[in-house]
Formats: sequence, structure tokens, C-alpha cells
Amino acid sequence: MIKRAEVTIEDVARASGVSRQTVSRVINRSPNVKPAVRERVTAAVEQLGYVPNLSARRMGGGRSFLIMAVNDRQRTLENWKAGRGNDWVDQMLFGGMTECERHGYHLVFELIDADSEHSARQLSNALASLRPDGVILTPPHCDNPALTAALAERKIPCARVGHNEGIDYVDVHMDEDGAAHAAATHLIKLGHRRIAFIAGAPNYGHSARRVAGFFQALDDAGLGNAAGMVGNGDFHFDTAANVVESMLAQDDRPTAFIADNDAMAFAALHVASRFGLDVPTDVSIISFEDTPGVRFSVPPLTAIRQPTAAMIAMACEKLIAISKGETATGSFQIPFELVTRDSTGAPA
Amino acid sequence: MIKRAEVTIEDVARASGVSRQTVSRVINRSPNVKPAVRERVTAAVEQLGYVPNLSARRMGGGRSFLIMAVNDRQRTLENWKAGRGNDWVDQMLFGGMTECERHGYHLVFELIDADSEHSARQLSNALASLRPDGVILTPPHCDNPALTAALAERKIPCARVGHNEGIDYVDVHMDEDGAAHAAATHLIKLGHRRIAFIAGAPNYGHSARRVAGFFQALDDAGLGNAAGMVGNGDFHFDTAANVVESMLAQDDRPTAFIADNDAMAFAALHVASRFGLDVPTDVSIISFEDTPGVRFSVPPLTAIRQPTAAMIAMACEKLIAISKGETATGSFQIPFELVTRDSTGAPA
DNA sequence: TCAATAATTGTGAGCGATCACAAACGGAAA
DNA sequence: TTTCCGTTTGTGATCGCTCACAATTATTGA
Repeated sequence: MIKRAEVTIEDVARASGVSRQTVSRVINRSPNVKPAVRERVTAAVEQLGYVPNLSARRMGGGRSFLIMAVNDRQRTLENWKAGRGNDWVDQMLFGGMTECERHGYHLVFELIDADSEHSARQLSNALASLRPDGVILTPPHCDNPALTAALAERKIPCARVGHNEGIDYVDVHMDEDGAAHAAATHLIKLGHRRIAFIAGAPNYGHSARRVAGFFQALDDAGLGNAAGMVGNGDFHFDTAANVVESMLAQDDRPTAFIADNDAMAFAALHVASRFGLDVPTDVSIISFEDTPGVRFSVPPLTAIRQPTAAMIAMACEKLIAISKGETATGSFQIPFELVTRDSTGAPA
Repeated sequence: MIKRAEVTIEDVARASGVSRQTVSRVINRSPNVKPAVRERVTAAVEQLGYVPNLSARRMGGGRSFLIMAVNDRQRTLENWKAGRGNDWVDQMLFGGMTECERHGYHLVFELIDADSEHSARQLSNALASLRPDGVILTPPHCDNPALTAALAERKIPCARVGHNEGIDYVDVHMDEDGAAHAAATHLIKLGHRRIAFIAGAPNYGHSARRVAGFFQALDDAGLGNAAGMVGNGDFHFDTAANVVESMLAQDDRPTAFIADNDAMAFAALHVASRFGLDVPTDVSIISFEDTPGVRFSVPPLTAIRQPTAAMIAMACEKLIAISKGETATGSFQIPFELVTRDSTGAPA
């Protein structure tokens, strides 16, 4: 009976007649290995089916080949529990996993609370146990200095998705201002003169930037701030529905809505129909997110497509580069897209 | 300048005046530690903010605190690339992460090819590098003996979600036959006498079981097999649309469709409207899956709700129990639910 | 040709936990 | 009191890899 233990670096070393360190050099693609030796070792690796043990690698002081993606626990669980799904998470996984896989890395997904009382400790614990080579912080964590401090203390590279300063970090973002500007401009060009912006949660930094871009567009069109109004929908259907309702009840009601995410755009759609208003004849709606569901609504929603997967993939790419010793910090912008569907039109 | 290294078990041992092994006993909740000592150590752990290093734990021969969830690469990537999202993955994450978190475990998500030529090697590689304490196999991998063999060889506990034999494994499933039976019975009771089942892919074992349940229902109602027809939609909108189209073109066309997943149900909805048929007046539709999107279709779809998150959570729970030395193999059934919405009604 | 330098390979130590074992302690039975 | 045995604690050795450094070999230039 063979004691079928896993193949180790030592086995490969023995099989190819070199030392374990040389094998290590080969699998880590270090230079200064004779081509002939490299080939011999590679063949042995192949033949024995050797795969390095990540734990051992990490213990030896090397990389862990793990990228940790951190998401907002409350909001994520909330969506799940309500049976709403989490398209954002799904897209993160898409971008993150495919990129990590290309480099032999693994993606570990973590949820941590947004309130900074606990968040720093939760992150610290996760870092201590997992020792990832890099961490991706998504909104609202990307704007939390307690978290970036915890990462800096341990010298773990950090990518902030949805943040755009990027001096010592990898910051990946889309042009939030520009996207809101584009959405508003699209409506203005259609003839709208009274536009509402349904913002998300105040602790999500990008909401503020979008609001800024929104007003900038009004300004650029010579309409002035009075043409715009802002409500806070907290990213929720119900909260947004209330806001939309009170806005539509006004004498000088808006003829168009820009919602900070799809759930709130659906709320606008829903409330408009309750008011007997047709979309887009009476009310136009633009969403910010573009999850698959918006194509199936009636009418399908015009939306700013958030490049979530691409942003996370970029974050992974840069973090992996850094873990290899390259310099890759900076601020990177991923283009957004305005997808025109049937929920926008000229006001009646 | 302090060399801020991570807190190790040795630090805790020193701080509480015991040996590292005793600290290890405390953090692993082993019995035979004097209450006073246990308390002292716990206090030191708390005070120093000690968190065990998973890599070291794994190296020492202990657990890795990692559960690996394996999904079908082709299908998953396909959905992502098409911008369709992956609600199944999202639900897996929901059930898996929340359960793992409760026990201090982490969930690592992996994609492997379904064709068994490569699948076994891909799985072996992932096992060798990650050394998870347990692996969750989802359809179609749950039915692939090459994979279970690879796991057995390494003595890694395995949970098969969507499989129902469970002798040496943890098998978690929903009552597939029963669900299809319930769906068909619902339609029969409404008065349908000609019902079509749009099956998924042949390498997904549950499809076959559903077809069986479907015919059983026809039989139980005394209708005979001729009342039913089966088409293969490969889980895809387009493929299913073709099948539905050819079925609706028949003289003796079905008045109701049961689709093996939501995408195919949407296809049925779509094709019916192209034929000028009203849902549910002319054609009834039942979906199998119940992703959030089905509530927003017009009309909202009646569906069998697949308890994905609950199944994965159960799989995690059992695997974690096994990794603690408990016996937890067996076959576990999670109840399904028939959610009645507006896509089913009496035939005209 | 031979030293000087560069390229390549090998050796010991150590990462932080666990395991297997041994030692010290304690209470009950003789 | 002494012996025995169960409970509690501590001590190496070890897991598989990478680090820092030393040793060897090949290449170059004078």
C-alpha cells in the first residue's frame, strides 16, 4: 500500500537531479537557471503532476497567491436575504476570478461591516488569517481610512475600486461625474428641463460625485441648479419609491429621473405607473448600474452601464503585478457606457 | 522603530505564561485545559488581537479552514460573458459564505471544465495548492466519478449538491422528481392535457430526474405519456426558443410549458408572444429556478424555487462537521417551493 | 594563462502552527 | 502513606516552501 502523500518540491528535485531551490527557481520563473536544467525540471514537474502547496509557499515567506475582495456586509446580506440577488457581487466574481485564474491566483471573497467601529478589526482578522497578497476594497470601504491604515500597517497592497486618488494605492474607478453628466445631458437634449437625481447612500462616495456631475451638466446647458432636484433613496426600492412619490406629487414635477442604481430606477418606474404616467411619454428614467434585469422591465431601461467586472479585473491585475515586485500603483479609469433603451424620450 | 510582525501563538504563550501547545489547545477548544488557564490564555488572545495563521495551521497538519466550491466553468463564463449574470453562483455564495463565516471558515470558489478529460486534473491541481477541508461539487460535476475519485484518493470530504445517493458523501439535493411532479400536477389541475417539458443539458443529472417526475405526474393523473412531450433546450434562451417554436407550430400544440431554468422559460414567453399567444390564456409557463428576474417579467412567472443557497449552506455545514471529526455523511433533501404567479392559468 | 567577475547551483535556517510523545500534577484506591 | 491512573502541561520534530548566503562553475579580460 503506497502512502500516497502529495508530490512535494523535494520529489521533483530528486526526479530531476537538482536541489529544491533550483526547482523553486524554475516554478517561480526566476532568471539565472540554465535552459537545459529548466527544461529538465519542467519535465519532471509535468510528469509527477507537481503543484506547489500554497500554505507552504506562504510560510516560506513568499506570496500567498490569494487576492481578497472585500464587500459591504450589511448591504450584501440585505440583498440576498430579500431574494433580490447581488449582481454587483456576481460581476465582481466574474472580473476577479477570471483575472486571478490567468495568473494562478485565487480570489477570496469577504464581507465586512461598513461601520468603522468593527470594520478595521474584521479586516485585520481576515488579513492575519489569510495573508492575502492584495486586497480589493469596494464602496463604501474604499473611502474608509481605518481600513487603508490597517492595510498599510501590514504593507499589504490595496486596490480601491470606486476611488480615484491613487497615490500609494491602486485606485480603479469609472468616470462617475462624467457618467452622471452624460445621463443628464442625454435628458436635456431630449428636451427635459426639470430633472431629478435619486442618490444612493451618503457613505458611498461615488454618489456625491455623481450628484456633482449631474449639476455640472445642468450648468453646462445653461439651465442652472434650479432645474435639478436631488433625493436620497439609500439604494433601496422602497426608500426611493417614497422619494419619487413626493417628487411627482409636486406642482412642478420632474419629467425625468436619474436613479443611482437599478432598484431605485425600478421604483421610479413603479411609482410613475401608479401615478398613471407613461414611461417615457410622461416621465423618462435612466438607471445607473445596468444589471441584466433592466432589459426585461417594461419598458427596458436606459442605463449607464457600470463596468464592475472590468474594474475588479483591473484591480486584480495591478495587485498581482505589485505582488510580483512591479510598481503598479496609480489611478485608473474604466470607461462607462450609456445604453439607450426605451425608458427615455422627449417630454410630452 | 518596532518591527511590527504579526502576533504569533508564541507571543500569546509568553504573555499568558504557558506553552504554545496549551495556547493551541485553547484556540482549538480541546478539552483537558484547566478553566483558569483557558481563561488566562483567552484574555491574552483578546488583548494581543491574536488570530491564527491559516497557512501555518495547514502546514502543521491541521485544518485549512477552507471550503472549496466547484462550479461548471463553461456555463458560468458563458453566462457572465453574455451579460446574463449568474444567479446560481450568487446564491451559492450566499449560502456558502454565510455558513462558512459562522464557523470561521472561508469559501473559495473555483471553476473547472465539465469535460472529464481535464476536469480531474484541474480539480487535483486546485486541491494540491489549496488543500481545502472540504469540496462542494455542483451539477454537472456532482455526477462525475473522476472527480469524486480524485477527492477520495486524497481523503478530502466531498459534498455533492444535486446528487442524492450519499453513502460515503454528503449529498444535498432537492426533490427534483417531486418538484417536476408538482409543477405538472399544478398544470393538470388547471385543465391542461398537453404539456411540454423543456429540459436542460443531458450531462446535468437532475434534468433526467425532473423529466421522470414530469411523466410520473401525467401517469398519476391517468393521462398517459402521450400527454407529455420533451424537448432539449440546453439551458439556453436561443436553443429553447427553437424548441418551443417547433412545438407551438405543431397541430396538436402544447398548452403549457415547464422549463428547466429561467432563461428557457423566458424563451417560451418570448416565442409565445411572437405566435400571438397570450400567457396564460393561451399558453401557461412554469419555470424551474426562480431567479429574481422572473418577478419582473410580463407576466411574472410561476416557478419552482430552487433552494440553492440552503443546499450550499447545508453542504458547508456538513463538510465543516466532518473536518472536525464528526460523522455527517448522508443524503439530505431540502424542500422546494412552487411559487404561483401569473404565467399559469386554465387553458382557453 | 590566470585572476576577476558573472552566472548558476546548493545548503542551512526559519516561517507558525500541529502532532506525537513525554513529563508533571492531581485525586482516588490500596 | 504509597501506588496507580487520569488529567493537565510541555518538548521536540515536522509540514513544504522560500529566504539569505555560500559554493561551484562558466565567462571574460589582461
